[in-house]
Amino acid sequence: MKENVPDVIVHRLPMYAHILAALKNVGVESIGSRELGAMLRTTPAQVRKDLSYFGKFGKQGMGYDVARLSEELNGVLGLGREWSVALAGTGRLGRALMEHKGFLHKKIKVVAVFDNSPKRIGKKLTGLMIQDIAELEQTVKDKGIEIGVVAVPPAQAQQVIDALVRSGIKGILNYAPIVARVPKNVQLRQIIPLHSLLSMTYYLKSAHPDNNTAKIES
Amino acid sequence: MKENVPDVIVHRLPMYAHILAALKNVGVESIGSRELGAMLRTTPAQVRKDLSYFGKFGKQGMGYDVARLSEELNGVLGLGREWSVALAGTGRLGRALMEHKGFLHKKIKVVAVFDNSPKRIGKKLTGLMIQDIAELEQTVKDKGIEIGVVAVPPAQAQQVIDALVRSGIKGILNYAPIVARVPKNVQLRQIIPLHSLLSMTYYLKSAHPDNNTAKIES
DNA sequence: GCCCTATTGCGCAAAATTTCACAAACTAGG
DNA sequence: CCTAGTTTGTGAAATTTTGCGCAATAGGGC
Repeated sequence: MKENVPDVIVHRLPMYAHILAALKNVGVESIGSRELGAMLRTTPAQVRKDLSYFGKFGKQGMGYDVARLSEELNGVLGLGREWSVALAGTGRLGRALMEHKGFLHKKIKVVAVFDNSPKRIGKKLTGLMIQDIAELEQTVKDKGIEIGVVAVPPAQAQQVIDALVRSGIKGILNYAPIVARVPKNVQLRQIIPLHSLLSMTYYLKSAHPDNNTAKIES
Repeated sequence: MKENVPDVIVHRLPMYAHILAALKNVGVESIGSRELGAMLRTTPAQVRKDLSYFGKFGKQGMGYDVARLSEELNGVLGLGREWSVALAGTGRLGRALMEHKGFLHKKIKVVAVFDNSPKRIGKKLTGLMIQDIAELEQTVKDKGIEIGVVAVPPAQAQQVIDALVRSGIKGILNYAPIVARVPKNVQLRQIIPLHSLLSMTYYLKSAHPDNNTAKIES
C-alpha cells in the first residue's frame, strides 16, 4: 500500500510469509498479532505496524485470516509469478544447494547451472546439464534469467558476478566471502555464515556462565 | 572499550575484521576511514564511530594501522582463543559445510559430528567419526563444546536444538528454516538463504532502474 | 622547532525504527 | 438491537542508529 517501505521491514517479510504458510499448512485459520508476534519473537505492535505498510488485512476483535494474509504477503514478495535462477558453481556447495529442499521454492526455479571444471561440464545436476561458465553471459541473456546464485571459490567470485551483471541480471545471491561490487541497480545479498558465528563469539566471550538450567523460554 | 555495544555494530564487526585480514594479507599497512568505508559500502563516519566503541585505534592524519586493527578486532570478536563446535547433521548440507573452506576458521574447530542415520554413523567425515545423535548431549557436555551447528531436516531441528541446549551449549547456528526456540542466554543465528532471495524478489518485482540500493548482509 | 595538511574521535543533530496507547471496528451473546 | 469484550490500525512519543562538523592531534617538510 504505502511507498518507501523501510528495508528493515522488507527483510522481515519473508519470515512472516514463512510462518503464515506453515500455519496454513497445519490448518490454523486465524491468528492475532499477539500470537504472531510471539512466534516471531517480536511484539504485537511491530507485527501490526509492519503489516500496515501493505494494507489492512486484519479485522478488529478477530485478528488476521491466515490464508488471506499468506496470499497477500506472497504477492508483496513478488511470488505472484515465477523467477528463474542461474547457479554458478557446482562444487560441494552448489550441489548441496540444488539438492537441499529448503533452498527451493515453487516460484523460484533454477533453470541453468554453470561450472568451469571440464570434469563437471556436460554432466547432469538434478536434471540440468552443467554448462561451461563461459556460456553464462549468453545463456542468462537468452533465457532472461533474473537472479544469479554464486557458489564459486572466492578468487573467482567477483569475475562471475561481473559476468552476471553484464548479462543484465537483476539480483545476486552470493555465497563467496568477499565484499562484492555490483551496480546500484542490482540487488545483492551475501550469505556468510562465518560472520554469524563471529558475532556469536563476541557475545560468548564475555558471557558470564549462568547456572545453565536448560530451560526453554516460552 | 564502551559497554553496551549496540547489536547492529557487533553484527558489522566480522565484516571489518574480514576486510582487514584481507588487506593485511596483500600487504596494505595502513588505511583511512574513507577507504575502509568505501570497501564496506558505508560512510567514513560510520567506520570511525563503530571502531570508537572498542578503543582509539587510529592516528589523526594517518588512518589505521591494518595489522594492529586486525588484531584488535579479532580480540574483540573473541578470536583470542579457540572455539569448539559440534555439527549435527551430515547430509548434503552438513558435508558441504565441513568441506567448504569459507566456513572454517583457525579459531573455530569442529570437534564432533552427529547424525541419526545408521548408514552414516561410524563413517568418517573430514577425519572425524560420525557419532549417533543420541550421544550428542553427553559428548557436548564431556568435551565442553560451546557452539552447535544444526544442519538437520526442519522436522528434527527443534529437537536437536533442545538437546544442544540441555547439554549447556552457548550458541547455535541453525540452517533449518524454522523459528527456533532457545533460552535467552543461548545465542541463536539463523541461516535462511531463501529469505534473502525473497527480500530480493520484493525489490525486483517493482524494479525501477533507479530506486534500488545494493545491500550487504551476512 | 614550527607550520601545514590530513584524518581521527566525538558531541550533537537528524533520521530511522520501535513502542505506546487509544479510538474505531468487529463478533458474540442475550 | 444493544452491550461487553477483543483486537486492529495508527498518530505520537520514545528509543536507537546514522551522519555532520569540527577541535584535537599526528606526521612531514623545511
